[in-house]
Amino acid sequence: MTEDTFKRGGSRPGAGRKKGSSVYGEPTKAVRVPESLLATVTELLEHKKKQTAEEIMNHPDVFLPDLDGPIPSIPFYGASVAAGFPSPADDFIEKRLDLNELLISKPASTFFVRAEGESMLGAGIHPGDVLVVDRSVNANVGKVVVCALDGELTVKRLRSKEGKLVLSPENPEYPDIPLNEGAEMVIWGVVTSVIHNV
Amino acid sequence: MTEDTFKRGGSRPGAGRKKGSSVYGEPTKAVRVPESLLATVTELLEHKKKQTAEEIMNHPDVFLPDLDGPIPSIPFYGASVAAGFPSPADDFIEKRLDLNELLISKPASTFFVRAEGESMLGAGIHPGDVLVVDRSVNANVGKVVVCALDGELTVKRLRSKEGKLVLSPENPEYPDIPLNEGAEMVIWGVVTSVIHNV
DNA sequence: TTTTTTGATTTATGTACACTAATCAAAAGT
DNA sequence: ACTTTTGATTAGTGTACATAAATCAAAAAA
Repeated sequence: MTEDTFKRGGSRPGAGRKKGSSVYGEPTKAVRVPESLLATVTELLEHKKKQTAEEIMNHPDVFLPDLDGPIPSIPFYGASVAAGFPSPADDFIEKRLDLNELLISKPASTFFVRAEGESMLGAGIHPGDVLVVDRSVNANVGKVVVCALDGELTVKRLRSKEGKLVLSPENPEYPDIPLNEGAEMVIWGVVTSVIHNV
Repeated sequence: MTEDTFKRGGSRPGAGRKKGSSVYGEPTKAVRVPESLLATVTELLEHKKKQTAEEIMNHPDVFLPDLDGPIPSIPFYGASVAAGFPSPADDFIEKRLDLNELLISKPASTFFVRAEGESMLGAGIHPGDVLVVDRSVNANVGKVVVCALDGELTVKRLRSKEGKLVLSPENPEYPDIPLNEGAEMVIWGVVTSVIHNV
């Protein structure tokens, strides 16, 4: 072997550690973080690592899409609020959450109602809340329904007591409303979500 | 003047830049952050800076104007409207509400958190609910805030008790959390809406 | 042949360090 | 006496760099 054929010197394209082989699968940058935010940022990074790992596991052959697009992203922290971040199931998702998409599965049959009164506090429905109502969902027993009772809109839970259907408030201070034969009762739809302004 | 009395050499306690004179008022640490999280982390840092500045400027008694504006007129059915009980179908099809618009006034400073635990039932926050959080809203006393306390995310109402700030749960079964000097508390934002699945 | 070892090369990563900012007090200036 | 300048000292901050990790292919070993 001569010096001429010795192939080790100089540049050798293709060799070396691959780009994107970091734990995050992308370049990093050194940032100074105050100590009080260190835990928070670290958790964020840990979750990103896990997320990256899962993405690689789930799609070994697929290239990651270029996320540097113009799509405005609203961070969604699915972590447990009471206990911190550690739950692995609730991962930090970094994508746009479309509230319309989240709350309205069937636009054609969905409408909104503003709630009044305190009869449904137990179901998390406070006065002034906006209710998302789906007319296409079957109003079975147990569902929270919006119904017009003798011309008045009410929100109650549909229950069966002693073999009879009743509109049951979720507040002990309010009485059940029996559904008599004669009463004009029309169920408008089933409440699927409640939007509560703090 | 002799060499003996020359006072400039050697250690001189008390001289020099003060500890805690950083923008954050506390020591920092260099951390590597992946590019995709850079914006998020930077925002967090900017917010921390502002928070620090405000803490210095503001007295604990100062209340900033309540920015909770009224919800823009929404073509909903209120209970009173329902008395007329018209043909439901026509009216609300044309008036569709954009929930994103309704709930997100500032997309850049908004994020979501899924709530856990029952410490905030009184504020209408149930476990599993999605919280809409605005970072740009001032975290005044009385607001429901999402904050990282010693690295743990929590949702509590900010109250002033006996002149001291406390994180107050909205559930008598849970104790107040005093904000000690040593505690690492970072307010992530103010909860503006709660989305509750029935 | 196939496998293992080894040197070279390239990227990733934590942090040491050079530089900046802030502060104090002596010295000089007024 | 009072103010300004200046050198020394201490803490803050961005990033350059030394080291580590990953990868390839030649060379050696099996």
